[in-house]
Parts: sequence; structure tokens; C-alpha cells
Amino acid sequence: MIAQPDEIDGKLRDAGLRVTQQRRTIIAALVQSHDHPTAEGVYARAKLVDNSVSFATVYRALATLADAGIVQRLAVDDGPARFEMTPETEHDHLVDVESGEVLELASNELVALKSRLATELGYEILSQHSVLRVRKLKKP
Amino acid sequence: MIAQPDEIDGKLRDAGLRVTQQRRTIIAALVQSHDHPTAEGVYARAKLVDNSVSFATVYRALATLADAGIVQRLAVDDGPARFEMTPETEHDHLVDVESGEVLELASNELVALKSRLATELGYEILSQHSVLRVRKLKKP
DNA sequence: GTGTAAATGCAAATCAGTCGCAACTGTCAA
DNA sequence: TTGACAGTTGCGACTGATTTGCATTTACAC
Repeated sequence: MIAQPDEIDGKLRDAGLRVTQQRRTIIAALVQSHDHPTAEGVYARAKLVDNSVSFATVYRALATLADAGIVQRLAVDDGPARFEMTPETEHDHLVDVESGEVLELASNELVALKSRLATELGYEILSQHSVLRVRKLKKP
Repeated sequence: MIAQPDEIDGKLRDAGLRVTQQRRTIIAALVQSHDHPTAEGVYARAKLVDNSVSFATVYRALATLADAGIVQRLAVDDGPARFEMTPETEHDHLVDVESGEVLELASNELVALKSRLATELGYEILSQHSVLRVRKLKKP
């Protein structure tokens, strides 16, 4: 997913958001991160590019962008929220409790199943995302 | 799930935990709650029974009991963590964003599917639990 | 009973995230 | 191009949830 600067601007405009240097910087930081950073991580990376970006702005931008569907906020059981650019194909996440690594779990089936179960109960899903705590299987 | 006092003591002992009056009170409060209370809710209920129980103890007990698998901590996207006694049959949760209500979603299929997907990637699931944000379907 | 490690109560501290407000800056219309 | 002005930002103070340090108390093995 190589987002061109123009793409970023377009996404912001499509969402009715102003294109600011800070938002560009924050999105760029997130695009370059493939490790699902926390807000703090995004802040650290953004600051390398533009030292003037403030912490509050990172939080505000991430919240705004998440509302707009441009980024995804992942609530991890323990520890702060993590963020990623909204992926083309939906997926859930595995957190390897030993390494702390976050892996992606393609989950069309999972999404479909959740959706069906929710519908049966008379609900529609607004957002659904699973974080599974996992450990590597020993292969004997 | 009617937990007898003896059952509670047994669970604690089985987990190698000391049986204290506070833990009994806290577990009892949780057993009687069918609304997935927050730590604050547990505290409020526990205090009705034993006014001396402190907030810190509720948090410590809930953390300890969660580690021991006796209670389940549910990380809800927005707002504080919620707790329930570990249910016999695994289930996920729906949070109605309009009413704030938390519903249970029986999910044997879901658990099985997650398990299969994780195994395919070479991982075993240590814990898996989804919180879906939902809204009631309009029935025309 | 007695000793000891575990658990508790309290208040202070931490941590993640939010907010008020004044200053700044995109964007839109003229 | 230039204003006007609402949307954004930076700062620091603030909040709400949870944790921690420490002195005291308590459960439980001996």
C-alpha cells in the first residue's frame, strides 16, 4: 500500500477534512509504519519529519481520521490503542504474547460469520475487530 | 450459574490464592451481576455488603482473578473495562452503542473458526474475545 | 499459637487520552 | 488576490481509569 501524497490529500478532501501539513505528516508516518504503532509511536515518527507536531494534534488527527474511516483504531486488551491505515481487505489481528508482534489475520469468513450472528439477534455491526492473543505452535 | 460460597473458596484455593473476605465479597458481587459491570460497578456492589472494601483492592482482586481465569476482563473500545465471571460456554459480546447495553453472543462457530485460522498460521490461541459495536436493526 | 509471605487500605502517582483557549491557516466567495 | 471565518493547532492543564508505595493486617503452614 504505497500512498502517494496526492492520494492522501484526496482522501482527506473526500472526507470533507482540511488538508493540513500535520495531517499529511501523521498519515505519512502511519503509511510507513507496518507495525501498528500506538499514538505515541505515530507521534515519535511524525516528529522526525516535522518537529512542531504536537501530541494533542496526533490524538486529534487519529480520532478524526478514524471517524472518517481513513485509519483504523485497534483496541488491544492491555496497553494503549494501536493504529493502522485502513486496509483494503478487512482483517483481524493476532498479538504474539511472547514477541509482542502484531500479525494480520485475513478474515472474510470471520467477518461474514459475525455479521450473520449479529443479524440473527437483530443487530447490525457498526464495527467489528478481533484481537487474538496467541503463541507460536511448537512443531515437533 | 449460582456459585455457592464453597465453590468460590474452592476456586480460589485451586488457583493457589488466599481466601480473603474481600475476594469472597468481590466474587459474590460479580456472580450476582448479570450486566458485565465495570470495576466501579463491582466496587459499588461489594461495598454494599462490606463497606470496608477499597477501590484498590477491587482492582487488584479483579486482576488477580482474571489471571487465574476465574473472571474475564472485557476490553470495550470506549470506556472502562468490564468484568464477568468466566462463563462455562465461551461467548463474545455485542455492545449496543445506543443503549450502552452489553449482550452476549454465543459463538462456538466463531471460536472454532478463529482457532482454525490461527492454526493455519502456526499459532495457538491463548485468549480470544471479540467486542462488536452494534446497533438495533430497524424492522420495517 | 507463631512466623511469614500475601493481601489490604489509603493516598499519591501514573498512564492514556481529552479539553479550553488563544493563535494560526486552509478554503471559499468576492 | 484578498479577506473572512470556521476548522485546526499547540500548549498546558485536566480527567478518568488504573496502578503503586508503604505501613498495617491477615490467611495459612508449621
